[in-house]
Amino acid sequence: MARYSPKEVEPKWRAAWDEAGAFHAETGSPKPKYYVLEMFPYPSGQLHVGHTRNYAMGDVVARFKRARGFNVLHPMGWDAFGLPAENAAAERGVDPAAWTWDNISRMREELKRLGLSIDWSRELATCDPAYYGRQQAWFLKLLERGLVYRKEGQVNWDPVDMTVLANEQVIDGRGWRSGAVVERRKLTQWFLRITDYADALLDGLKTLDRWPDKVRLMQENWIGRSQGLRLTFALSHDGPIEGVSVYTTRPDTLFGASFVAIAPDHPVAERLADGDSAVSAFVATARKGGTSEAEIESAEKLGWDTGLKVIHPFAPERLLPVWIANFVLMDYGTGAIFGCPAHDQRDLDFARKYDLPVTPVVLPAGEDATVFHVKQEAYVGPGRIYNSGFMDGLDIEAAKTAAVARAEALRIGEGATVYRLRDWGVARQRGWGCPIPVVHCGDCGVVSVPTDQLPVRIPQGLDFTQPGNALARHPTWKHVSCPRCGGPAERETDTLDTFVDSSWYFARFTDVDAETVIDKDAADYWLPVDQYIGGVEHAVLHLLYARFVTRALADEGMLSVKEPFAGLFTQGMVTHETYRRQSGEWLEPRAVDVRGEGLDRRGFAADTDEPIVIGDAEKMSKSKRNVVAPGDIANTYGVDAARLFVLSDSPPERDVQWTSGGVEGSWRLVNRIWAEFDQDSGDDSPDGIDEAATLALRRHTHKAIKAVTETIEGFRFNSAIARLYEFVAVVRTARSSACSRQSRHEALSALARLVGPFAPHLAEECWLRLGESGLLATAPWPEWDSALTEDDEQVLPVQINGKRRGEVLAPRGATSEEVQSLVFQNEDIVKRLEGLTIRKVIVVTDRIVNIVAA
RNA sequence: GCGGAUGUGGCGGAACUGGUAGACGCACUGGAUUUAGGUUCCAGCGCCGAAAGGCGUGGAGGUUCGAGUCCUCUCAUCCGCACCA
Repeated sequence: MARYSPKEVEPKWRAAWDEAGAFHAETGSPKPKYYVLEMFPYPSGQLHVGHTRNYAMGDVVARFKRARGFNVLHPMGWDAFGLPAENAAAERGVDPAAWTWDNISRMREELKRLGLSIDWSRELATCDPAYYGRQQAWFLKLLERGLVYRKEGQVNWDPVDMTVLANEQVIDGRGWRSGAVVERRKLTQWFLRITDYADALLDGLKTLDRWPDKVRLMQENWIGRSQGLRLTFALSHDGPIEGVSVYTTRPDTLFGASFVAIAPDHPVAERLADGDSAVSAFVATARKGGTSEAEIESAEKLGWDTGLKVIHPFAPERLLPVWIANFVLMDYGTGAIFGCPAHDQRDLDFARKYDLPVTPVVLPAGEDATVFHVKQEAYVGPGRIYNSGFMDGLDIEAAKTAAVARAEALRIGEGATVYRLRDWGVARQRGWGCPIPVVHCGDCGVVSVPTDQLPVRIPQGLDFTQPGNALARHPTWKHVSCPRCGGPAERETDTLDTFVDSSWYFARFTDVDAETVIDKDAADYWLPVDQYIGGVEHAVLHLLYARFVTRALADEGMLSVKEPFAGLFTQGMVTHETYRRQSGEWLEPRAVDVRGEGLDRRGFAADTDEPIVIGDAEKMSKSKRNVVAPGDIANTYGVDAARLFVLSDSPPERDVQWTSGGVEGSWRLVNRIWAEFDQDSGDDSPDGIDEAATLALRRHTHKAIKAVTETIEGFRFNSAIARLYEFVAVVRTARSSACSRQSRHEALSALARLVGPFAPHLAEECWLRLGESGLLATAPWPEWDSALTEDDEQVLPVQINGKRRGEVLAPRGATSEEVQSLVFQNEDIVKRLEGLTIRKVIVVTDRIVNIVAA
């Protein structure tokens, strides 16, 4: 018996699949379609184990569905624009395009080595003019429809990457890539009107029943729809302004108002600051923060009394002061609020600091209106409205309705829906990206590049050695004549956010060679993606943008689906322990020798034998050197063992910790499986067939088929692999009994096919050894016979007062009476019951018996 | 602060609608083969206990014949949002 040799076996089968075109997806096939997609990678040039896990999951699904008779589309592409290429260009003087394409070809080879069942004829790269040119085409369509606009506004500026970021890309006040503290700047920017789709995107979430609740919730919160009242407070006397418009979700507390506050960026504040150095000094202080860490931590409320007074809309005799306050945000609602300190904690903090009145208007049940007070904690619970004129006695909801109605009747406000979601700023000041295909003309303004002149290509020879936008610095590229008037004009030098590139690639995959942006027939056939797989880190960013663009393109008539991804699965990361010398230097796993277990587990440097600090398992990263290269693993154990391991140790949605022991376990499984095939299956025993053993083997086979099928369908790959371990053990044991030749063949044939999605090369080799014709990759999935998945007899545990005290062997489906008679014939149990009075006997068919006795 | 998730052996984790807790893997222990083995095979492995038995799914209550699973409270960890009016 030869040891299984992945080095020889694996390449052989990859070539065979290629040659047979086994993974070619035929658009329009009458078979039911199934589109499985993993989030496409950035071509960094190096595959890591995280990729291996992500793509192995998709491949399990793809291979399984193919075997189940589906016409499967499983494509691969490259999210190829982005800063790393510019950084490489700056550091090494290479051309970003050359660098990127080079990485792509390297990574393609590494990915192919994983044995993924991908239709490589559909490969695409976002940096290919054939792709981004079509992106420019639909961008212009959206521009025509008013979904793209330019606006001067406050933007998030990443001082390290020297570019603008969308709100979604600012995390804890820092750039999502660079980690640098983001600054606020005023710039003219390109926006996509995603807010037009806020309701649609929110409502659409309800239809995504195969998405994780967590992701839907995150998107829901991100969109942040709220219902309230927009209301204008009129100025009490003539002044520099007419009034202040505020937004509130608590119009029921209007009678508790004791001040109006506006944001430091509010036009009124800016007007007042203009020419008043004291005001402008305050505005500058208040505005400073919002992003810096210190500012976020100290939530100190700052205010400035403008001296202006506004009239309470429902009680004109009352005047409220207008303050400028740092806790009011310009970009939410109207940038102004009314303060009701009794029922809002922030307003209360502010009121206490500046000694403003606190008037409760919501009375909690059981409190006495004459003594109820709000001290340091605002009351935000339910209750009855009081101190509130026409709203007195109403509950909160009724009062809200009444307040809105009154405001509308007085023509000073109206019910309003407000969103947290802002429009998507898509322009980036970068050279290595999809150019925004417009021209600025002094006479005609912004002019679209005519369709027949697309794609607007990135020019050769950009200079990336200086920070900032290389495209803008190019000596000639931007100088063109206006497509409309022919006069001198300049190209737009901003490029599109790379999230635009990834917001429609799944549609392009349905026909990568389409002359149009998207081939409608192909898209209608394949979309939506049935199963999308990727990291949770894209829960809001990519997944929200892709949903938006899909709807926008659908409204443009390019697509029929409204939601791109019918099923979503968010997989966990691959982590590894971290190792550090006493000096603080990080060590690679291979440079560390780990001994002992539990609390005595210690690490030593392989070179000096000095003690090493073993840190927690963390996401693999270059900086901590806790990285294991998939290539190295494949060289040692083969890719099948690596695929098995990344899926076996943890449920797919959770992180998995890479351990060398773990892969070795998978490698043992590979060999154990092979050992079952690598021998003469032989003839039936001359002494006759053991019918009982044969039946037992067949039952195990059918149970295994059922269990593996159901666990794959439920995305419980770790459990599926556990069932494989068990089944191999059964098959091995059966070798020593006289099972029929036929039953052995049935078992092995099933085993090979069940292994197929996880360890496809091994499975093919087994299939060949079994003498089956054709590729296992295109063979049908085994079926199970439900008559064989359940035993005729089973052991029923017998409990006395809920504690297990024995067991009986009962036929399947035995009635309560039958089971009870067996139980009371059982000596052990009878002995246990001596001296006790039986109160009740519960028999759960085929499950358990519980005797209640005292 | 708001919202959400998760707590099970030395470790990763199983357990479908409440029904034998700890499948499967790792680590470990003993044995066999080989003895160059860090190979392979067999067995053991939640805790206490010699055993009988008892105790065990973060903690405290509760519902139930029966709870890892359901309910209430609580603690811890992780994630998302964060002065959102």
